[in-house]
Amino acid sequence: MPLSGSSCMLDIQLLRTQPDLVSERLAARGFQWDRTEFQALEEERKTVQTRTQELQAKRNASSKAIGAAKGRGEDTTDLMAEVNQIAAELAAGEARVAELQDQLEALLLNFPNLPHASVPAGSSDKDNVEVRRWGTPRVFDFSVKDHTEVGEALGQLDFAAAVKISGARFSVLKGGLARLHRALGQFMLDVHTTEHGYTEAYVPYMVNADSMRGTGQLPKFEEDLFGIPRGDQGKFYLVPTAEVPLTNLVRGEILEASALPLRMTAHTPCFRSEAGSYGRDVKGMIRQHQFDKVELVQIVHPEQSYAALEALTGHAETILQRLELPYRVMALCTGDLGNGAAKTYDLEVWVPAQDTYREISSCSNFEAYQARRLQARFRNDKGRPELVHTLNGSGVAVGRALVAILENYQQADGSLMVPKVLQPYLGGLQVITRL
RNA sequence: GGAGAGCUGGCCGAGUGGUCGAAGGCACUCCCCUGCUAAGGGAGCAUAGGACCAAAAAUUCUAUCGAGGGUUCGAAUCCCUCGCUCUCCGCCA
Repeated sequence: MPLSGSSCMLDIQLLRTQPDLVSERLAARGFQWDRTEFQALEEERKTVQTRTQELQAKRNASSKAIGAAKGRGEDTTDLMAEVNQIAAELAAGEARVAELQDQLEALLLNFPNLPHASVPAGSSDKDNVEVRRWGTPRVFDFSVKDHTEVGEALGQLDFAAAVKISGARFSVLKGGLARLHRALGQFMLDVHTTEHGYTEAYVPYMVNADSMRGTGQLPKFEEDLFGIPRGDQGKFYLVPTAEVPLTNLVRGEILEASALPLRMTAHTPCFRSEAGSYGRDVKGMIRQHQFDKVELVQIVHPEQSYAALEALTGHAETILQRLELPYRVMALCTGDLGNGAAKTYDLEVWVPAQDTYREISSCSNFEAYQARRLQARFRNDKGRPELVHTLNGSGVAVGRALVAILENYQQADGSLMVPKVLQPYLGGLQVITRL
């Protein structure tokens, strides 16, 4: 079997022809690759594959000759003997090629994407660069409560009940807050579909392993996912983000250039095991096993992807602006970039009780990283299939938006103001009071 | 859950061991003819990987007929496992 492009997240031609460039860009995000091993594998692959293909050609020709001879009623003993002579070497060669390709694949599958040239250099989130800031944090004339206190005081946010039903990192919303939570998702979808040109989609919340591989969650991040065994049929995975089902819509497709860009959005629950986050955000709704999110996905022409990233980030910002929530836009540095991202902007919303900004959206351009795994292509000017670029971003995380509202819209008497844009979704309700 | 039938190129569809990467048709592209809105003729038209090349094109080799494995000198065709689709029955939001 040939080494398909999908087995590698980077263009293998690039690794062959410009290893120095690849090393340099990977080093920028703190990733070292084993060039010696790669080159050794490549060298052997080349000789063995070439030889094996020669043998295959020979076998095919002989087999054809046997067929023709039999058709004429001639004796084929000599021809058969000829083929049998190369049989052993051929079988060994085919096995070795498969083995080498598996090894190459294993080596390459965990490569992160190459960061775009415009990504600031750095090693951790401390080196992220603030791009812009919107809104002014409200000045409170009373001592601010954090979102858990506000919600619990309203009698509409119940962590104890969630622990009883499920366990830690879940929450139960009731009454006005549950309705506000629902309103947030509706509002976001409405804005994106009517103003930003996204097509709303309803998608599965459980997906197969191929889909998780396609967008890059597998094989490297299995421990972050919830898997559901299904007998001998492998397993389902609960989606950690609607990015997975939405982006996988184009897996294996060759799109007409005129179909681009594709803009899709979906409101789904997201499930994350949060392995390795022990002790972080243990209290409250910031980090949950289950949360809602409205996701934005774009499938675009490669030349358009950076313009699309700016636009998509703007679409997410619109939500925070309409909700009148102060935020800032951060350009992630090379060291803080997600595995598949070439460039990412995080939106961080103001959280008064923590006196800081917290991530509420992450907007990324994956360039061809996901497209290569997905084999998602379009027909270019020359009529040739070419990989698309994929982008996605939260537009925005519903749970964290609720956190931000609980804190930014709290009042001294313990009630909660309803953001103006959401009031129509709550039948005109302006204030949520104790249940 | 039970019984049965299927899965072939963008689409339809032929093909039950050999010269089949795949007839024929539709769609599409180019050319010719025709001048009246439709028809005729010709050619082309899958994807991926390798070799060659500075690169591209061309050429050439290999792989791919739901997926994976097996039998065979040779598999779309035979065998096994799995997935999916359809029909009937049962169940059900």
